[in-house]
Amino acid sequence: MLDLKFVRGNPRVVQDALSRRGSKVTLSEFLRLDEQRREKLFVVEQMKNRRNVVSEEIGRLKKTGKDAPGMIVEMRDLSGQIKELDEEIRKLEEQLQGILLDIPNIPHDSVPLGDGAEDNPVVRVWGEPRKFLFDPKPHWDLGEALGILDFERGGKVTGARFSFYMGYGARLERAVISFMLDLHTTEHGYVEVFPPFMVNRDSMVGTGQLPKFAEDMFKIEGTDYYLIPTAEVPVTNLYRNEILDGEKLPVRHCAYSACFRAEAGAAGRDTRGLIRQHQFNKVELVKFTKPEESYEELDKLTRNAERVLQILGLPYRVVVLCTGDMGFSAAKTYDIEVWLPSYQDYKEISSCSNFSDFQARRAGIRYRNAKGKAELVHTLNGSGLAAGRTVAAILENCQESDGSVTIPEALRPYMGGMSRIG
RNA sequence: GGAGAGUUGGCCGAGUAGGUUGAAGGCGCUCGCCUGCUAAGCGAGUAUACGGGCAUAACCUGUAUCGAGGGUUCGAAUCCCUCACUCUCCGCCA
Repeated sequence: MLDLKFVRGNPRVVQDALSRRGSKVTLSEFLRLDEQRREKLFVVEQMKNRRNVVSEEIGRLKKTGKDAPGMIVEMRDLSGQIKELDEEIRKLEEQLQGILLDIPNIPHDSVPLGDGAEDNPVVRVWGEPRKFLFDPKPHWDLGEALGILDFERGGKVTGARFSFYMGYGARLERAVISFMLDLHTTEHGYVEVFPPFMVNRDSMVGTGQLPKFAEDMFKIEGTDYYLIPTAEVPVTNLYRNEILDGEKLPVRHCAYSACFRAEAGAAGRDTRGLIRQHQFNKVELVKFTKPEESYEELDKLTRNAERVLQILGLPYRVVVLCTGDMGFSAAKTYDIEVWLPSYQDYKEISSCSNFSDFQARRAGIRYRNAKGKAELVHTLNGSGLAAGRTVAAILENCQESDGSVTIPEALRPYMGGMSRIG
């Protein structure tokens, strides 16, 4: 959410930013409602002031044994008017809030202009895609042949885009998660959190998933609870409506969670394998920083996520999302894309964003600055990494001509010392 | 699921026969004084949001906020209703 006063004072800047993003929101209606609200607010506050003054006077008179029937009648009438005006203002504020909640964040100045994914500049490339001397298999074929992935039964038991990991497959998924958590907690200074996998509506609004993207997630019928699409939601909302100690910033958390996404509008995309499931596992990195440090921290966070791929020896590249491809809440985003032989392309495995004060304003997350003033923090997060896609990348990039898979060195301790599957 | 207790400012904690209580007191914090150093002591200050004035500063001023929402009243932290959360006991349960 943007600052109301900023939008009011800089409508051109905001409108420009919106159009750069390809957003259709127009501000004229918003500005008109805002004007109306302030006019009514001014009137009603004057009325309330009079009520306060007169009521106090009535109290004083009663104390001295006098009565004031005229004043009481007048105030009864005034209170009725106040109630009506308050209601009108409440409705205006509801409308204003609705619009404000639907306005995306303003891209940072360093974000390149562009319309979509094809305009995202590559920032850096690490490693080199392996040249296979045989015909490499996609991970879904490999996984089924090795008996470690079962997509068919996932479909039977639940439905499309659900799957079972079996035997060493299940263990590999668990190994990847443990390895990543251990790396981030011991080498990168993140404090581990194990969050709830369901959150209430306020939390979803806090990080920007609601009200705009309700169709993207699963809601638990008969409750106010939603399945989380990422651990970003519970972990960022950990400190909702709190004031953090400025000395403790940046606060860094990492969290494993299952993630649930409806994938509305993704019909026909990535239909095979682990790439796009309704439920997947992810280790998330979340940071709360001072405003002046957030872009530096975004850089570090991105490199923390990259480190996972470097240690696993998986080739990847980093792109910066252009204005037209960024998510709703982000001010700047780097995507890390891992090489997938089956796609003959790089595929997103992590998305690292700085949300500036956009989520912090929605969620009321502040810190006390050096002057003792409460100020909004900046929030950041990134996958560190998506476990399912990491397993897919390992299977495909580390496969051998006989259909077996060599386990990356760093994961072997988590696999009981095994060096290959199959 | 049943019964009871609670929810006040950064923290702790007063405040119910409704009326200068945005809210005593303490702690913490900031600034100053004092002081070989530290501690202690002394003095002052210390919420947020939204309006208006004003340069979108400082500052002045108004309104709102004592878990949330609604009601009663000229007036509610104080009375009534609904909801949420926390704690205790019972039941159930991994």
